Amino acid sequence: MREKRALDRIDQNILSVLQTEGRITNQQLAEKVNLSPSSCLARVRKLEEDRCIESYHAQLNLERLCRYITCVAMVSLGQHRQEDFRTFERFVKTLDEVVQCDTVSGGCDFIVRIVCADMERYHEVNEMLLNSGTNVVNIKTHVVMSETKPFSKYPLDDLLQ
Amino acid sequence: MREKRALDRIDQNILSVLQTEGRITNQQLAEKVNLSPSSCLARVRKLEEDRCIESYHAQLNLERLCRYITCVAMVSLGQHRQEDFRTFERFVKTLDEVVQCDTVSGGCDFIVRIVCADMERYHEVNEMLLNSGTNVVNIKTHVVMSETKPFSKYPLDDLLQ
DNA sequence: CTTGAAAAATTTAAGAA
DNA sequence: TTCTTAAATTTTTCAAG
Repeated sequence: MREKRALDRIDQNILSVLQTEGRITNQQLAEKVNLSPSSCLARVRKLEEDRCIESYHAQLNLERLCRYITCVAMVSLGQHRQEDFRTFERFVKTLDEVVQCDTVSGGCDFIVRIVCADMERYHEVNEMLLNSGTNVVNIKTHVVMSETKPFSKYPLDDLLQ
Repeated sequence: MREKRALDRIDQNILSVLQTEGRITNQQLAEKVNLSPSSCLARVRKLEEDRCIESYHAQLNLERLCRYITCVAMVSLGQHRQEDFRTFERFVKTLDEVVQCDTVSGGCDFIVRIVCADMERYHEVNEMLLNSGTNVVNIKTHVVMSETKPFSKYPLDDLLQ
């Protein structure tokens, strides 16, 4: 297991704030965590440098932008050689409409999240997955009716002690 | 269906950049989309105001921070009255370790993503879901072995024409 | 580690095209 | 719409506690 970065309370607070307010100014952040702007910035830079903060992203509201559907596909491979996994993983990374993919244990091998224009397009993506060069034998599709709780942050307070 | 915001090429480019570089300076962004800083900022503010940009977030690298596991739970309700759905939806929103929940069609009713410290804790969360006040009759768990393709952006280029 | 002040860079508003 | 200019704000460095 990789060695973890030691975090004090202030670092935790900084990370918590940046998770939900990624574009907060350093001054406001410093105020929230009771630090001077300069030491606050130094900590943020260090967290970035140590790759505790991976990146920053704008969260778009697709509803406002275009028609789309989200599907979750449970994908099973016919064989479970390491090479079969690798090939599939490599393939999904090339598809922009596959927005997320996890390798999982349980009743299937991969859980694949797909965002595309409509059902017709989803069927095309499905075909592509079936013909990905790997031995995909089964895809069970769940259509997302409602994003009840969209991802917004990790439960830092629960995870760190 | 809600009316969509009209986007020209420049708006699309701005959104694409901000999806992957959420903390880019306005000057750099303006340069990338071939606009002056002031008109670029005006467009960004308008996209924010129109809620095309929902929010900004820091993407944390949990690996560097703590021990944790991610599980995906496929939850089925015993009955499908609207009230049963509502109750469950309300409940998962109160659990920080439930980082994402979708209401879906297919072999189950909800797909719930859970990030917690370890398996022991996962079992506790599972119990909580089973006793959520709703009629949860079945939970099938997939443990995430590897986040093959973490979510990073929507396929804007595919979705907008 | 921290603070606080100064310099550099960026954001933002206003006026003109 | 856009750009240019200039003022306000923020970031960033650095000497010192």
